[in-house]
Amino acid sequence: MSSSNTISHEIAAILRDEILQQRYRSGERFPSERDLAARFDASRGAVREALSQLEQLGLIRTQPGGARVQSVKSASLAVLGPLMALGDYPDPLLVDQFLQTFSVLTAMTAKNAVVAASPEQLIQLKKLVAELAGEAEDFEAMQPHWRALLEAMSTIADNLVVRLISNDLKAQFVDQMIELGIRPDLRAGSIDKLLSSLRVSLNNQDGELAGQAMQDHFVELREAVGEAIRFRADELSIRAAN
Amino acid sequence: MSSSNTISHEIAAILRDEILQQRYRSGERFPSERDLAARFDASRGAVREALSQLEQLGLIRTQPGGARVQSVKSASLAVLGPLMALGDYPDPLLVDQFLQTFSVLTAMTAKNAVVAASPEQLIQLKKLVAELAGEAEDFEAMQPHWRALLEAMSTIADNLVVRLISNDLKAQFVDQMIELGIRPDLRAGSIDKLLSSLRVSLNNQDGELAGQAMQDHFVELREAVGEAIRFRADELSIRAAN
DNA sequence: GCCCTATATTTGGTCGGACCAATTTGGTCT
DNA sequence: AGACCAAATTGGTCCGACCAAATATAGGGC
Repeated sequence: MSSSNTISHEIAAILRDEILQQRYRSGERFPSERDLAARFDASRGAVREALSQLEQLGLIRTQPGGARVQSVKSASLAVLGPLMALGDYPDPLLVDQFLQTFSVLTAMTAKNAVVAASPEQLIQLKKLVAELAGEAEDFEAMQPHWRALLEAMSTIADNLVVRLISNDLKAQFVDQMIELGIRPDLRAGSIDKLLSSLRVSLNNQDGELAGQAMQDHFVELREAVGEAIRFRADELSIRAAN
Repeated sequence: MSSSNTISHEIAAILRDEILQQRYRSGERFPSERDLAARFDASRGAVREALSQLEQLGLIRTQPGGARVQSVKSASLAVLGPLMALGDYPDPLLVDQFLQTFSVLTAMTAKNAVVAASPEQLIQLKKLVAELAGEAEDFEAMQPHWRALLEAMSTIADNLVVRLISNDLKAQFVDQMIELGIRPDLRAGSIDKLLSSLRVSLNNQDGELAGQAMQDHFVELREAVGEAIRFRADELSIRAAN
């Protein structure tokens, strides 16, 4: 039995989503442990474990007299994944904020990796860029290669802080988009431009160029993803009207 | 009784630090709940709650047969604060990584804030910059003003993702440095240069300039902090030798 | 000695009940 | 309306019990 199937995890996930959907006002007292145990037909021990998890996420603060709901704004980054997974499609503004933030971190990582790479690592990166180029026509098929390239850069740059951030950013974000039927339509040549710049940056070990190429790519990706979400939202509301 | 004084929180903090100090190898089985209950002279329920917290941090994975330790590299960003608080002074490399990461996020926030600010908000920011200028001679005294400026920019830029990251980055980092006796010695004129650029950026609503000013400032801050940590480390080892 | 299988033991998951400290609520008085 | 107090509620913790799943051990075969 995987630990994510325990009663306490299920309870925590349900309550987490209720908080993220703002069913409770910030500062409000949360239902009591005894009430939650009755609601979920579980023991108070399981409820307490679930509340421990929510507290670690910064979503509640437990104290005698009753837990209090905290503002989502003061929560841990780990709530971002579930926040974006709410509903049929994610909030476009939140997605854009995610992409913008991810882009500056990715640009920094690319820059540092290109500067720090050994000759062997440069060869490895070039190889990964070439593999990515081989799938550049198909957005979905190129994702594993894109992830491999980012992972290699992250390893070479070796910044633990960015690594920890990425863990919580759920860099499988794109997979989630694809599952939800959101497919960004990048302009022709956009990936080619990125790959071309990356190749030059690797040949010259030019970190600035690598970083700038990443940032430019994400500017386009942000637009494309925003359009795709709006398109998907329209699809879903038309379907709902029928 | 504040919730942070509960037995389960104390147990979780001790175990968290042991994991962060690599007392256990990644993948290794963690001590059993019954053993931990005996070790801490507590009930198994309290231990379970502590383990729930550690799992939420991504430090362990609980499953029947025994919890397994996870690599710190795959943990949640929320472990960064405790990681930097280990020992008499933090790892200089980790601090530098933190500052570098924080600087790109701060630059992005400053840029977005200056671009997005209403006329009233621009006036507010200018006022905060002026207040910061009034304390620029004293690194410690200027921290509340610095924080107020960053907070205002963060509010104006209104990027939830960066907000969540900052929550976990423990932006009280500087306070922690001061407590540990680490005092960065910024070059004369460094703050003046930053403030001057910020004023121009606000007058012209020039986001790029604001972002660049922040980045430049952090380049200097990184150097100064690194020196200060090395100085402090030397102090402590001389003291230990006596 | 190595591998496989069966069994025993250990471990996590959960339950219910008990008790105490801290907080909240409701009633009374001024 | 505000202050105060008692009662009720709530979190914090403990204990013992039981079951499912994983791990360790023993025995047999090659």
